Amino acid sequence: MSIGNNINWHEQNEKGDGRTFSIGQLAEEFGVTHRTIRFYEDEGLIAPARRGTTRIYSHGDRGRLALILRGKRLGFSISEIKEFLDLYTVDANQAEQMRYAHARAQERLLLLDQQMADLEQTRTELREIEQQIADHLAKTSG
Amino acid sequence: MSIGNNINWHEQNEKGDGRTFSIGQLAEEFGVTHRTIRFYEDEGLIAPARRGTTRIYSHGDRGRLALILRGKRLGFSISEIKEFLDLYTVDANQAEQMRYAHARAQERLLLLDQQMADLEQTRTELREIEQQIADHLAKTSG
DNA sequence: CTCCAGCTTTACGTAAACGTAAAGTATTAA
DNA sequence: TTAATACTTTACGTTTACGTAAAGCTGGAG
Repeated sequence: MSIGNNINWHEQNEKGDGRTFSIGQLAEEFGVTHRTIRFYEDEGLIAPARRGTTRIYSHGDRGRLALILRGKRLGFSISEIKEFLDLYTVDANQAEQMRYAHARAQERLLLLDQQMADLEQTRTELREIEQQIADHLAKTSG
Repeated sequence: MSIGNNINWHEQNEKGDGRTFSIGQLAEEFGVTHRTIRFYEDEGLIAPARRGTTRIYSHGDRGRLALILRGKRLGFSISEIKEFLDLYTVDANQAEQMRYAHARAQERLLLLDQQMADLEQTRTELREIEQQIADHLAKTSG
């Protein structure tokens, strides 16, 4: 009972049935700090369950965190990401709310198209620059 | 000589041959403040000529500002944009510098591809959400 | 029982990207 | 000459997104 078979609470949680995660597990998996994840909770972006005071993250929470971090990579602010996440969780409320959500979603799509165009142009230009550098290197050293 | 034909210095600059711009003109055109443009100058992103103390922006300067703002829309930091701009202005220096620039350009391209993938997935998901909302609205009110 | 690992809250600190107010200069209109 | 407009520098203020102690709780190992 005490030779290698015993695992502490955290490890148990880590192995277990794999339905929940600790803050440390998510922090390591996504390459952020505990502080960052708690900050997102303070800002209302995520709301994990608790066992006593300890935060317990579900697979859904993990998915939300992934969405938050993707939003960050795209340059969105916390409040923008919050709005965005709200779009993901529109559960058949009032029609009025849905119309609002629909309008916001369309706005977001327009912004994404703009960002997409920016990105494509940036990439094209960078490819050209890269090509020029490669040409120059070939010419100089060849 | 003073009835409608006279134009002040700024207007002259505005009409003129169109080769230069004032800070105000660029600020209005791009929807940013003077402060913002001066801040970019402080950070070494742009370096307009001077007539006395007044900043005179060339078409090249205007292009740089456009690139800076596009970088901002893509979520890049000032220092990242500075690196990026440096890639645009690689004038046949040493081969060593060019090899470095080439490596950095390739890193940047990888990041852009990542961002592109993020954007595409985001847009796809948002389109699905939008469709669901539209369906629900049609079903409810139809 | 002691210790450690991992969690918790509270709270002040900080870097980035400007905002904003103050006070002065330069050009043109009236 | 006075006023208006657009520019300038200097410098402190603000928001965002966390970083970083400090101090304490908790469950299992030794």
